[in-house]
Amino acid sequence: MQEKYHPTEIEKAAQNRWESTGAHRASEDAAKPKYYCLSMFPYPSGKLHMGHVRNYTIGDVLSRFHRMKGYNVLQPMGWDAFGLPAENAAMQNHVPPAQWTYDNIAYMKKQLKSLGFALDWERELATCKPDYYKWNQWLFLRMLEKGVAYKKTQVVNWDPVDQTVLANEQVIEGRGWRTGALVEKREIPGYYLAITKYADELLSSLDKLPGWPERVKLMQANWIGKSYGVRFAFPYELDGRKELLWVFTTRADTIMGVTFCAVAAEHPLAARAARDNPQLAAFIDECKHGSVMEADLATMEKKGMPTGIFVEHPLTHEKVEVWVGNYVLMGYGEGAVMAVPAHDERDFGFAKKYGLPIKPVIAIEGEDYSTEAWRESYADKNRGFCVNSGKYDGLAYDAAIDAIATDLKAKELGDKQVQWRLRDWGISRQRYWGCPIPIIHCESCGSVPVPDDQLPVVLPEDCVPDGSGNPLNKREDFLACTCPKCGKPARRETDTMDTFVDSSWYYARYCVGAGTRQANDRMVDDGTGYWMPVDQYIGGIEHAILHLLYSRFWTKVMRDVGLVSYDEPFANLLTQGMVLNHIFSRRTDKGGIEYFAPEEVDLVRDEGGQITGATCKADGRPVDYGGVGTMSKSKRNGVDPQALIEQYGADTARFFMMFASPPEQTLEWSDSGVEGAYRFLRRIWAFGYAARDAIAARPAMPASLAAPLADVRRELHLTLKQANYDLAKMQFNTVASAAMKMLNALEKAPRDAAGWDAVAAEGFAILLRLLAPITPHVCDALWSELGYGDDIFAAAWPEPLAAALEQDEVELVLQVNGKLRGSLRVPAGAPKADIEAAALAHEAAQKYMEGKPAKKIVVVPGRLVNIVA
RNA sequence: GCCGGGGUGGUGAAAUUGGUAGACACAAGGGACUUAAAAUCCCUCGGCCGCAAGGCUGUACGGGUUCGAUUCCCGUCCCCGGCACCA
Repeated sequence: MQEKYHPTEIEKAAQNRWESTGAHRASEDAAKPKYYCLSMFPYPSGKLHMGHVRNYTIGDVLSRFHRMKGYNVLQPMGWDAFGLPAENAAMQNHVPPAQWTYDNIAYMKKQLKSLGFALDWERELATCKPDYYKWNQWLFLRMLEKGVAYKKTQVVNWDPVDQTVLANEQVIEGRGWRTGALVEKREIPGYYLAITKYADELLSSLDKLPGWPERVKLMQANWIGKSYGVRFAFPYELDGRKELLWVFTTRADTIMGVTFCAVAAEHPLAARAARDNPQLAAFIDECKHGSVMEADLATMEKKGMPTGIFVEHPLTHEKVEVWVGNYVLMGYGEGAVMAVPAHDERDFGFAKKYGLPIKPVIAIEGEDYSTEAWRESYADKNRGFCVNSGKYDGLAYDAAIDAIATDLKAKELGDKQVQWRLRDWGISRQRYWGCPIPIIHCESCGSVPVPDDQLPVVLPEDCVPDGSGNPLNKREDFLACTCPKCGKPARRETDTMDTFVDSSWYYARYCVGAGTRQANDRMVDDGTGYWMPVDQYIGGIEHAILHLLYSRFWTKVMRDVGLVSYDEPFANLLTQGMVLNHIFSRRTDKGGIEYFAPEEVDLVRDEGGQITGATCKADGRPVDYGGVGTMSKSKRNGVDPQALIEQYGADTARFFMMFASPPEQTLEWSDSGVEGAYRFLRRIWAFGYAARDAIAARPAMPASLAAPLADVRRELHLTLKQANYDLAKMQFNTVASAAMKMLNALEKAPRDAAGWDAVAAEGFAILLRLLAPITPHVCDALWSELGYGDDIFAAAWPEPLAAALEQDEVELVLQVNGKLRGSLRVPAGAPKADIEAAALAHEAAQKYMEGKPAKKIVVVPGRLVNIVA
């Protein structure tokens, strides 16, 4: 055994052995309970970042822990390989996205291996390979057949200078990131997946996911956004025709307070009104500027213009003017809203700005609504009742809506309706590096699906995008084809699929067929497959809505197509917090934005040590400090874990990651603390080395131990008990600190006391097994060096012994009026009356009671006594 | 703006979900060992008062419930994530 801890050597040796014995290859075994542990697969951006290290360490700790607990564990890995960054890199370096991606995969795979993760590499997949994305295309065709996939127009960000569609990420404050040009909205055709058909089930089956965090389920429920309301119409006459202006509202009880209507700029009524109103036409044009992002739309200044068209209130028959409002969205509901300024903040602001009438129609019992108090009354729909509303006066929310909906229905001008916030999933992307949509455009037959036997539609891998649209449009060899229907020359669709499609089903692809390699004659296995669903899914909280919702949707579609028999893909979910770091940026001359890595700047701090700004090391000019934010390639604030691994080894990196913060919390990166983790691992090695002879002798535990040693042993087992509790909660930071406490206890145990060798041997065996999932290499090496066994991961998980935990006396905290005043020792299991008597007799109790009698005595067994005087 | 989460020493955090606030570490300061450095070991470490024993105060801020609140309730401020074309 080596005297010093040499992480590089022992890690290399352990990894080589695991690889040569196939230690992490998983195969079906009916004798053991299965544990499919899956971490979200990475986008191959170049090198691993700290978020990956955190994510995969959590997954590996869980995998190794379950393996020691006797489970048959599968932990696979793959690559979410299509995406925008590859195209950006191509523009910068003139390298095809495919080559860039494959190079990155090779490098990152090496990094993952050097971290010692127990991954089954034989099942590796990459979504940019035709044998994977073929099945995207195949299921898309099934969806077309079922009417789940369909075509309609979509609104996109358009850069008028580059003449290209921009991703939301490429729009910075309403301008194109490369050109600085004001972004415009543009309508183009695209394919949609009807996720709204599954809205009800996606919402209700959240209740069947007890292993998901409440916050994620709540976010999904709010995103799906089921609301009950009333859809109704305002009749009007225009160009001699009778028409209806449909709107939807969740607050039909305020219908008598309507003082105007507002329609989206894209609404047909707006277009009609603009025909002979150049001012309005100009305003509608102005509304086309800006991005399509929800956050931008919600925070922009509310503007409007009257159309001069009046509609008739369906109940009062009053004339109501129609306005065009930039805050009304064509994609939501009807693209038109009723406006009740008295009881809606947005309508209120709009009415104030343009001098429109405000008519309060809801009041709260006992409150004066002659002032603007009625605005408050709106907030709590359960307290208000109708006023100023004719026959509806006095009705509360539910009764008012019932009565109003009934009256509207009688006039055939509306009814109650369930409304979803969820919108259908637009999957068309005008980008090259993605899965081709399997459609052929024929002049006579229109859009024709590619027949199954012509799949996959293979993406050429040698294109280099230049920023001016999709390079596939210049690839005649890709474009030219024949129509499957009529056989005439035709053109291929060049749009590719949203990369969320790729990641919506990869979890099921790792385990198609028996054995370790994927079968290629089918997309996924049916419900008789061994591994699905995933037992534990781990990934960033940033995926709480989109990726997880799309995956749930995709699973349900696969079920309805008859591919699988399970309803939900992920039984348990752990959402890890993000790893954050400082962000530095600077405006470019063109109005774009340029980011700087933390190592490229010098920090400027105030007296309190707070960061106020920074300067660029290269040119000495100031850069803007943008606070902390998620580590991302685009913001250039990632930290490369490679240096960490090379200097200290994988175990130190893993231990530090687990120790620094609980998995679900955000982690603000700092370089300090890593040294401490390394020091701890050195101390473990040193203890093992010093105790090697005692442990190798396999000493038997004496029948009884003297006090100091019995205390050490009790502390070890107590700490183990707590650590096992924390592990079940997946709170790994306190498991790591438990390991540190154990080492502290072992180090301070008196070596000359009888039985020390037995306590040391037992305690160290507990410590090594507890720590093995977190720092597998060093624990594996010590376990075999000290003769505990050949393979620590084949050893049983440690459990605390009742005999070691036994205690005669317990210490209770003594409080007087809730303030800590002392402590008392009582026999374990002492009756309450004895504890009360002992507390009252205590010197400190006498002093702070100041002669007053005890009004009440609270005894919390095993914890405290509180005397209320 | 809307939805979700968070705010505890100089720093990361802990507190068995209403019961000793700051475990375990990092950083800092002091000391031991050493020719020296590294490594290692020991001590101090929320704030205020005090030589000390000890006392008061303290979990973003303001209220409330309770014998007892970091934990529960109401309000305010700040930070992080998501907002449908980043993944």
